[in-house]
Amino acid sequence: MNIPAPDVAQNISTSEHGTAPDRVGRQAREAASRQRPLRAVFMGTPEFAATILRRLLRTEHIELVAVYTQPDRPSGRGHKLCFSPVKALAGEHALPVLQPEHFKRDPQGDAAVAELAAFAPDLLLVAAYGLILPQRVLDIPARMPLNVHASLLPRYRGAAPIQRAIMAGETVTGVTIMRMQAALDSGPILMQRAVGIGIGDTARTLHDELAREGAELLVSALERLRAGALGEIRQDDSLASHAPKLRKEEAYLDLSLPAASLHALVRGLSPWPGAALFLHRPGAETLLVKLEPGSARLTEKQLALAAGFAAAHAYSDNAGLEAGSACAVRPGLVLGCADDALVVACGQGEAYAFYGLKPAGGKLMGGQAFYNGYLRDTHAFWSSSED
RNA sequence: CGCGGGGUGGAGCAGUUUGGUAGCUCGUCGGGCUCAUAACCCGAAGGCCAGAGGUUCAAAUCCUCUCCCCGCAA
Repeated sequence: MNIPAPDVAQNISTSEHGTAPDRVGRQAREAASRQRPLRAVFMGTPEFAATILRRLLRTEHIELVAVYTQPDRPSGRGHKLCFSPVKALAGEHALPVLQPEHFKRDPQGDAAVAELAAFAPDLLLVAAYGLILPQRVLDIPARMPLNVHASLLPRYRGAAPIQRAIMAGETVTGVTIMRMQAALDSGPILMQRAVGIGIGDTARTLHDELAREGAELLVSALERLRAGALGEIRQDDSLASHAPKLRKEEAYLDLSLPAASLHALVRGLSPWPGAALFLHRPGAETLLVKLEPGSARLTEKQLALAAGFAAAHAYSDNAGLEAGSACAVRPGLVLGCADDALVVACGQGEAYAFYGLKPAGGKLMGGQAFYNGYLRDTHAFWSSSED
């Protein structure tokens, strides 16, 4: 969902009209760099970083001399030792892989720093590495350390920019290439590109798209760097916002919110940690259920349908009240089921349609299937707490 | 040997504690009814209860092992 947006970098050009001696000197440097590829060290860990590394592997004039990624850690069911997507990719291409624990000031960190310096890189290309890089590491590359960040900086600095943007109901976000500084995501912006957020986008789909866009934008930035045409603009710290890592507690939905807010949360929390609710049933155990959003096309349809449901319910439940009074349906009540979605009352007299429900220990299922199995005759209601 | 949940007709579940003719909500098929609803009413088909072994007069249910799915944790 790429939308036309101003390419900030075009407004950040260096002075294109330097004096004659400058121009001669620059041309000489450019000629030299055209013959010699830039030596780059890549640092990244998850799939987002792997997508960018994949793109760099087929980029001319960039010589990847080493790949840094987080150490292998026991994870997954059974706690088997797993390695990162970046390591897997680097391995396929026979690149040297280094996995230092950290770069702190101790014997171990000092060794890691020395090892990195030995690669004599021109560039450090960093994307979701998972380690804070101290200044002495950022000082190593001859040209500069570059970072790919999945937001329109200075907004959404931090670990979870993609999810936070969706959860906040944003309709536009983007990717930024910046020159790294020691403070978190605060370096000067080199290039930036906006990407629209669709009503059906989840953290996963947007993640994939931003990774692809980020990779392309990084390649553009590298081309400009080689051409000596890469300008930069300082971040306006007064516009900065933070996107901290998601906490598990944030997964529980507050059903007193209106449907649009709930939908933004469900999408931003998908696939991890997954929006969660408790289902209370008379005479049965309380059930923890995770929610997944439906497709974009269905979503628009369902939001309309849910609104209709709420209106109908308000009418029948409030028959004794005067017309036009606020809907008295308690948020969390199950209103019904339609088109494979489970319709539940939420805030402001609205209703929200659940498409994908995954009971604890069970598999993901549609609204109708869930209704058939778990709701039957009971007067059940949903809430964010276990009791 | 990290912890836990689950595998029951096409779908989703109950039943397992306290062994004793396999049930519910749907779907499917046939018939009926309705201006209409997540429609409704009547009838039918469809299951060696994941697999193997054991205990028992009798096992979906108790014991042992195997396979597959899912969550936590990272």
